[in-house]
This record gives sequence, C-alpha cells and structure tokens, in this order.
Amino acid sequence: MIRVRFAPSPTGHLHIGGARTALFNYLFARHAKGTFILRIEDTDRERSTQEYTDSILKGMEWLGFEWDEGPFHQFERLELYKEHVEKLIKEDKAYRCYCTPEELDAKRKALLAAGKKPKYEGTCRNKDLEPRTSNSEPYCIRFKAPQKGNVVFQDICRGEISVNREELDDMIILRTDGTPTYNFTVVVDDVTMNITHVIRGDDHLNNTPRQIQLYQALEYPIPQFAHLPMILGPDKQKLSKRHGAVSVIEYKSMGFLPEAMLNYLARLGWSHGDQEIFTKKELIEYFDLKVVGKAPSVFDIEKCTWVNSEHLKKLSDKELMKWTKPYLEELGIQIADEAYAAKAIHSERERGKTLKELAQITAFYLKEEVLFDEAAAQKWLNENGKKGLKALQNKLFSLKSWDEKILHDTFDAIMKELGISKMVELAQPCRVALTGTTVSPGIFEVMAILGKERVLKRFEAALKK
RNA sequence: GCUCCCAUCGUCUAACGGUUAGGACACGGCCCUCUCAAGGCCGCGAUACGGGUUCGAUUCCCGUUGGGAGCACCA
Repeated sequence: MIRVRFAPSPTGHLHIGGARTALFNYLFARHAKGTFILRIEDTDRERSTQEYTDSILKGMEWLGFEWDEGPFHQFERLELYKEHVEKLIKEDKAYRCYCTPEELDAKRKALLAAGKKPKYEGTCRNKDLEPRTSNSEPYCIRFKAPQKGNVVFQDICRGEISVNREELDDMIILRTDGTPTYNFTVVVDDVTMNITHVIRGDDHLNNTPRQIQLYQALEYPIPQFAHLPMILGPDKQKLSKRHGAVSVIEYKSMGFLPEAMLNYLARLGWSHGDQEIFTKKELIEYFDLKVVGKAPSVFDIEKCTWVNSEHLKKLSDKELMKWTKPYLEELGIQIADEAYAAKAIHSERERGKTLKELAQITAFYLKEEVLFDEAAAQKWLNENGKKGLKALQNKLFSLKSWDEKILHDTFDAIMKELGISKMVELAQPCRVALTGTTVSPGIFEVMAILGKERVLKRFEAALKK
C-alpha cells in the first residue's frame, strides 16, 4: 500500500512550489490508490503561525487536494521524538554536545575562510562527558554519524545518488531547549506514519543522505525518494515575492480555475506526449513519477493564463455562471435576473482568459449606467456617430420583434439611408453607446441580449454626451 | 570554498543511438470580420562548449562553462 505525505511548514502561505509538490504527491497517491497524508511541520515555534496553517489548508482545499489523514502537527508529537532520541542515546548513537552556538559559529567561519567545508569537527563526540552530565550546563543532542563509506540511494527522478559519509557531520537532533530539529522529525514522522515514498523538492536532496543514516541508526526501513526539480521565476531565480504572485490563493483572486492550476503546475516538469490540456481525472490516470524531468522550470504566467482559458472553454454556461458570480459581486454587481446574466456571460466567454477578466468585460450588461471610456466616446460619439444613433433610435423604437437578424436588417437599411458604406461607422458609435468601450461581442448579439428597453435607454444617455 | 544536482527554441516540453530535432505558450504575418476575441493557415526560433565511444550521438562517457541546492540549535 502506497502512502505519501505533503509536509509544509506554516511559515508562509502555500506557494506555487509547495502546491506543485503537493500536486505530485496527490497525483501519485490517487493514481496508485494509495493514501495522501497532510502533515504540518511546525517545530519552529518562532516562525510558525496559525494564520499560515489556515491559509495552507485553504489553498489545499481550493486546489482540491483532499487528504486522507491529518493534518498532523509535529508540535503535538514531541514525546515521540524524545523517545527516539532516548533510544539513540541508549544505543550510543547520539551524544550530548556542550559546544555553544558562538563557538560553533566561530569554527564554522574559520573553516570556511580556510576553504574547507564547514562541518562539525566532533569536539564533544569522543570527550569523556560523564562528569559534566550531572551539572546544569546547557547541551544539545547530536547524532553520532557513521564516518566510513558512502551513502547510496536510488532516487526515482534522479537515479543513483552517492555521497561520501565524510561530507556528513554529526547533526544536532535535539536543540538545547529540548525541541527536535527538522532532519530528525521528518525521519521519525515518515517512519511512524509508514510513508512509502518521500516526494519533495530537490532542495532536500542534500538532506537525504543524512536522513538515511538516521533511518539506519534507528533500524527502520528506508522509504523510496523522489526529488522534484524546483520552479523558478522568469529570471531563473528561485520563485519569490519579487516575481509577483507566488501564493496560490492569489491565483484564486486573479480568476484562475483550480483545475487549470493543477493542469499547468503538472506540466512543469512532467508531460504526457504532446497533450497540454488535462482534466484532474486525466492527470491522475496518466501521472508517472518516472516521467518527471530533472531540470528546474520557469513559471510562465502567460502559459498558465492560456491553460486557464482552455479550461474556461470547457465549462458549461451554468458552471461558468457559478464560477463568475463571486467576481461580479466583487465589482459590486448583484445578479437579479439569472437568465439575463447567463446570456451576458455566454456572449463574453470566449473573450475572458480569467474569471476576473470575464466578470470585468461582462459588467457593462449588468450595470445600470454605462461607464464611458472617454477616448472612445470622443472618437465615436461625435456628430456623425450621433446622427447614426438617432436614425437607429427611431427605427428601433418602432420595431415589433427583436433579434439579431432583424437588428442586422435595420442596420443595413440605415446605412443605405444615410449613405454609410462601412459598417464600422455605425457599429462603433452604437457599441460605445451601449458598452462604453470600443470592444465587445458582436454588436447585434449585444443588442439582442440587452433588449430593446435597455438599448433605447442607453442611446438616450449617449446622445446627451 | 567544499559536496551534491542540473543543462533541447525566449518559456514549458517531445524524440528504444538512426526524425528535414516534433508539439505548446509567447511573438510576427495572412484569412475571417462591425470592434475585440475565438478559430484557420503560414513564419520566426533550440540540442551551452570541447573531447571521446560508435558506421551513426540530443541521446552513452569525460572535461569546461553556466545555473541551482546544501554545508544552521530553519524547514
């Protein structure tokens, strides 16, 4: 039975990189009919907050990553870690270290300055510490790492990784204040939660050999590892705030569909032939960790937006209405007439690449007053334009039926009457009068949807400009 | 500095050692057209570099360069 986990630390919102890691864990679990576990790594009490925990959970829910177990909090498992530390001490696989952070820092700097790798030299490792254990001098616990040979493991994405144990020093597993450190808690947690596959960002690749030593010291089975390539900003640097939106919840407010985010994120580092657009179901069906690439990828908001527009196209009018509604409300629009709003959204659906954009361009239908773009009004609501509008107004007023065909015929008649040869010259003033801008769906479609009453009312207002 | 990892169009990616190196986003052009989209067609554009191995390297090996990560009493 396959068991995977996503283990964010609540020191920030769920960001793009974390979401992608969560996605690959999720897809892997669902594909294999395994278990997906959520674990909050909050041993850093200084930086972890409830606010971030809530935000991460919200992000997970929005993206549709239902977890099967958890969320577990490491902070609630402190006893478990201490038991494991005790075990290692009893077996002489860990020891007390009385070095102060200041001493360590100085040594580290000295080593670095000498061009050497700054690792702990083992000052307390072989010292006879017994006389000091009884006094109250502060100490932390270090892992007594094996020093000979190589740590070798097979990474599902990377292949064989080998590191000489000399590169690894005796890491601290329990801080002076009695709290465990990350490299120790992950191991204890992954083991006790029976994690079979550790799927995480490749910034953890260097930690893996240390963790493997811990598994071995604890005499626990070692899980499979898969290290995912990072997601970078357009400047090829690690994605950060200065690249704009990095937290997934911002993508929600920008009007992205969660399924589109899944789709785009999945295609960063993974592919399935030439296919670009995937439903969540397809992702689950096709996903394969072995196909995941090794090189980091740049997050491209342009392509993400295109993927979103493709998903938008697949929505039914009813679904689209449901998704768009909150964005309309954000613009202060309450939908009174559902059928009318549905027609309005339908007419714009090919034009909006995000839900937010769709709401913005649909707004003119739903707002009482037309908000004029001044440049557009100047250009088209001039003398000539108004002449056409007046002629239209008269004809339209007496129209008995109201559909695109009849409206088109009316336009033709007026163009003939006024000697207008190009449709633009009548269509644009009309468009500006009805929508306030020079851009909209087909003019007859707009008029048909707005209905006679609104059209005439808006003409009236435009003629007064 | 040391260790580990990575390297195909601007970007995301495809290519059992044998392809005119394919697709997608973006970009440019044309068609469609009442505006804007959508759609259709066409175009631009890549194997980082240098050595090997091989009849033949994008593909395998080595080196160089470039990038990333780690070397915390952060996760």
